[in-house]
Amino acid sequence: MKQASHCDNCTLCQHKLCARRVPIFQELNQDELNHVVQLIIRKKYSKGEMIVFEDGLLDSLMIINRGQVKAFRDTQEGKEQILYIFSEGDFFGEKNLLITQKASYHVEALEETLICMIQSRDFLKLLKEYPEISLKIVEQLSHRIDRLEQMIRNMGTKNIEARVSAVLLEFAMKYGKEQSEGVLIELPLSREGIANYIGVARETVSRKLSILQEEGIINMIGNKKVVILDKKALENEVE
Amino acid sequence: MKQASHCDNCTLCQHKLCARRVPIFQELNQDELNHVVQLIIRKKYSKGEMIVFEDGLLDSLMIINRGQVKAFRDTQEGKEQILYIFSEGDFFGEKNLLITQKASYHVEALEETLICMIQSRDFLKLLKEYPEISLKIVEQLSHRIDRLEQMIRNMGTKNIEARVSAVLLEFAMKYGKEQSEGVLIELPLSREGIANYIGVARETVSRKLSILQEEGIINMIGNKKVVILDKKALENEVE
DNA sequence: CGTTCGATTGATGTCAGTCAACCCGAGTGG
DNA sequence: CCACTCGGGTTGACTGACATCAATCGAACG
Repeated sequence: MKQASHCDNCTLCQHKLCARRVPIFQELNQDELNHVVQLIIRKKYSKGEMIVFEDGLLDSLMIINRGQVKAFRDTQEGKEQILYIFSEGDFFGEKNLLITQKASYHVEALEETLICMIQSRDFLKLLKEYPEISLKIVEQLSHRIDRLEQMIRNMGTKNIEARVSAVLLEFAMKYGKEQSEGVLIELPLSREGIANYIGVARETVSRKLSILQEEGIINMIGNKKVVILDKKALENEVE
Repeated sequence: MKQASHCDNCTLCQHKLCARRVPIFQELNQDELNHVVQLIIRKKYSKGEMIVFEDGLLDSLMIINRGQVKAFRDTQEGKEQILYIFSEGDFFGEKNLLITQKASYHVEALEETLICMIQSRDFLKLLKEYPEISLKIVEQLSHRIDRLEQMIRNMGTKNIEARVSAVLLEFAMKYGKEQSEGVLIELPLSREGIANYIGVARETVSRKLSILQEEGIINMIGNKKVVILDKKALENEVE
């Protein structure tokens, strides 16, 4: 009874935390939040588990409570094109709120992940009741569009070192911890994952990272960690 | 007095048309629409004229009434990365509704273009009054995200013929006219434009189009028109 | 200690970018 | 009316960078 044992520390208060953590519910007061919390269904996924299949049905708004996931599609060549890394507080499935349609990408847990789900029809009722949530969603979608546009600009450039640098900077922003020597990054993706994120071969990622290390711009610690020693240099690379 | 002469046929009824044409105002009734129309400022741009500068201020929602524009950013290599072709009924500047920030791309008129503008602060008031507009915006933004995700998937593939094919199919969907031999497309972009759209060299676009013509899949008529003879073949190319 | 999976490094081939020449049609001006 | 020019498009030759294939390494884990 893993589910049960988990639920020992998954009290109502935890649920609230989940809802509170999400930007789109920020403006709600405690009562309203309680209302939201009642609609939430929680589910746990283990590393490598598929959460959503492209072309599968998806009729809920999915909010990451803990852990992280990757959203990806298959390219022609049979590789994955990773579109998003979603972490705590991020959500997906918003496309299916208004129109019932198939999911437009696969979603897979990168580690043990807790998902809070709200059925689309419930969520729509929420929106009717609290219109300010809509504005929050517009805001979040705008940010996502920003990111996608940035990503396209990146993939448009032929300069592969720039793409690798951009990814490092993105991860630094999202996962970086300031340290004396520089910013320490716990990489959410393997080399292959990074490759699939920026659309190159995994060997190329290896090579580019090695070069950056030789140049003294980064320092790799094992496979999963990187320290950015010279952030300026990376930024110059990107622009 | 170009402005004045233009306004001869730019009556209130025209304004309404402009508003009515836009998906986000679809649900409004006549009275509500009249309210919206009062807020609209119109402006005309000639071919090649810049409408918005990246890093410039943009404090209005911009709706295309007539004509079409390209939205683009500069890549590292000094080329343009075209992000969108906006046509009648499309809008941009929605990112600046909630947060005042700089525009994130240049926008340039591809032909003589009429723009309807609504100041962000006015538009926000509208949203408060007619919350259903928010939902429409969420819907539109979702579509845009779909397109961007599609585009990224496309740019992730190394197969350039697939990219060219995808663009042709996209244009066919948007601008295509059914004919006996196939779908006739009036290209909105030059070869260089197409190249900047899919992130390749302009010569490469030329070459790929020539190949597609040799294979009997398309038929080029001058530089500005293409007939798709074998749509299936293009679709196979893409997937 | 061995196995396995991911990462690295090296060698080779391929394909798109680049440079350059040329073409073509639309203006333009004599 | 024709010659010239100019911008965009096409075509060819060459080059270089990345993909691919293959071998090896190395760390994690049983």
